[in-house]
Amino acid sequence: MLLSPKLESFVMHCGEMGSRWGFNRTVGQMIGLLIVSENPVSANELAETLNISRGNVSMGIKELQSWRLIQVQHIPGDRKDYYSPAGSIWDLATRVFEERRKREMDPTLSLLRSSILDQPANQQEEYAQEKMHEIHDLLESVTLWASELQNMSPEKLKTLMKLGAGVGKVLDMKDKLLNSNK
Amino acid sequence: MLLSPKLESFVMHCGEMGSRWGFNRTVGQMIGLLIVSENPVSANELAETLNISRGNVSMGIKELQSWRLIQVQHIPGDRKDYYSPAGSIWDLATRVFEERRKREMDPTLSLLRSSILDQPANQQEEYAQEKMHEIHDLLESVTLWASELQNMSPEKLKTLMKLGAGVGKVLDMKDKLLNSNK
DNA sequence: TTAAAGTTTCAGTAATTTCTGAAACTTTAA
DNA sequence: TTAAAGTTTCAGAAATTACTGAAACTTTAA
Repeated sequence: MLLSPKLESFVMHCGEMGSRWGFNRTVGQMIGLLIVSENPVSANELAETLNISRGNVSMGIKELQSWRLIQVQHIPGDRKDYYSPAGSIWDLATRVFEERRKREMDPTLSLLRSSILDQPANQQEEYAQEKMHEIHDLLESVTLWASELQNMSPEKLKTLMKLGAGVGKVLDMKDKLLNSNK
Repeated sequence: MLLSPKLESFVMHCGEMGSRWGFNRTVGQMIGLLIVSENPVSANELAETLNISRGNVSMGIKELQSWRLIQVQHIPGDRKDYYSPAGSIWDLATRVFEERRKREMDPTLSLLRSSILDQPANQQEEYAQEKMHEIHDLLESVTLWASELQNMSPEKLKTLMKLGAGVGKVLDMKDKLLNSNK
């Protein structure tokens, strides 16, 4: 598959950003390419287009599947696997967000949970324990919030985002209403 | 500085998670240690406690300063620099969040902005351009939303988080009010 | 002004992560 | 059942990133 310069620069950019987004260079390029491709792409095409080894593509596919970012498709009379993004851009963003939350917060949350269980043994631990508690509570709130947002309909979420800082005002409104009911 | 086993395991955990959070192992350990330390810590103490070289500590301090996660303190009659976290846990989390948003989204946003300016040159680019537009709009909304949330008082933000999926209901309420004003 | 204490820098080394290419394995059409 | 086409795996090579230790530099108390 031949890419126009503009597409190529987008795909390469995805490669460079890859590690910041949580994967490696070639995995970044792969998802970038799949997103801008109108038709599903086979593993061989990925390798040829990106100039990377077939083995590497295979690893990358596994990785993207573990992130739930791609889906396999079959073309009748063709036994190759063809890949395409698993859903809309919004869906992909949601998945990356969720998956990263799991990888970046859950392990710490569980360490802190068990660490907080027992009593601090001395002055040093007392202070530390306090801080750990704060981190724990923060992570827990964020986790809870994230999961609740995930369960909202995308439509509502988009409304909420558009509202921006306006939520502040809505919150005030709510308070007023509740108070006037007293 | 001698750490109790519990503190040590927390600090080492921060090291392991470091790369997921956006820095490297030793930088992770350093901020972990600073957070659980009641008193400011000197560069030498960091090196000794973590068993890493003095040079490495120096690099790490620079890195943490670029994230605005630590502050320097001086003790009268002592010319060493002492370091401590720059603010509460909440402040630190906010900074990491903001800094990562910058590093992970801004470069892509600016690439997409310029890429979208000119007309698609062919069928392939037409489809790709559409997708890039979707990504652009998503990133832009998130960026805007994030900056607005940052400007809300921490108190309000915490309320919002506690509200969780409840925001959905508040949004509905708002709609009803607006409609009844028509 | 000096020298001791403290700090920074950086070239080279070590550790880790990513990638290749070839071999093993699987599938299916004939 | 065979062999050609397609796919996966994995040991080692390459590239990247992190770290050390020593030397250069800076500060300040005497």
